[in-house]
Amino acid sequence: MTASSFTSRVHAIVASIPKGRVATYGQVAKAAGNAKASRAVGMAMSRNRDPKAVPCHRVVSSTGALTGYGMGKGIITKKSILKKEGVLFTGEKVNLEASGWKG
DNA sequence: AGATTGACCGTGT
DNA sequence: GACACGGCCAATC
Repeated sequence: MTASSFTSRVHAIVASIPKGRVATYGQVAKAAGNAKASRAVGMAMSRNRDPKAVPCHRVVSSTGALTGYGMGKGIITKKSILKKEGVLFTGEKVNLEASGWKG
């Protein structure tokens, strides 16, 4: 772990997201200690070097829209993974009401 | 050390 | 419901 305290915390939180559920950047940011650091959370994912330790694909925007993900086909792959995890989708967005972190 | 970026969020129109 | 603006944070160049 060569990351700062904040990033380290974010990694742990994202890694603790149950399978079949998704957390919003704001939720993770708040859990990390700064509810307004949602942007920093996104960067922690972007520069994340441990995709297997940090399932960044389980993190979506507050509206449930999939954002980022620079692997495979990007959003397409991300959506595919979440769907396989059992996350419910509403069109192209995640159903936070059903598959939200604390649903 | 300074300025810019980035996978955001909330509010207003 | 969709588009535009400002604000906050941390990491990167």
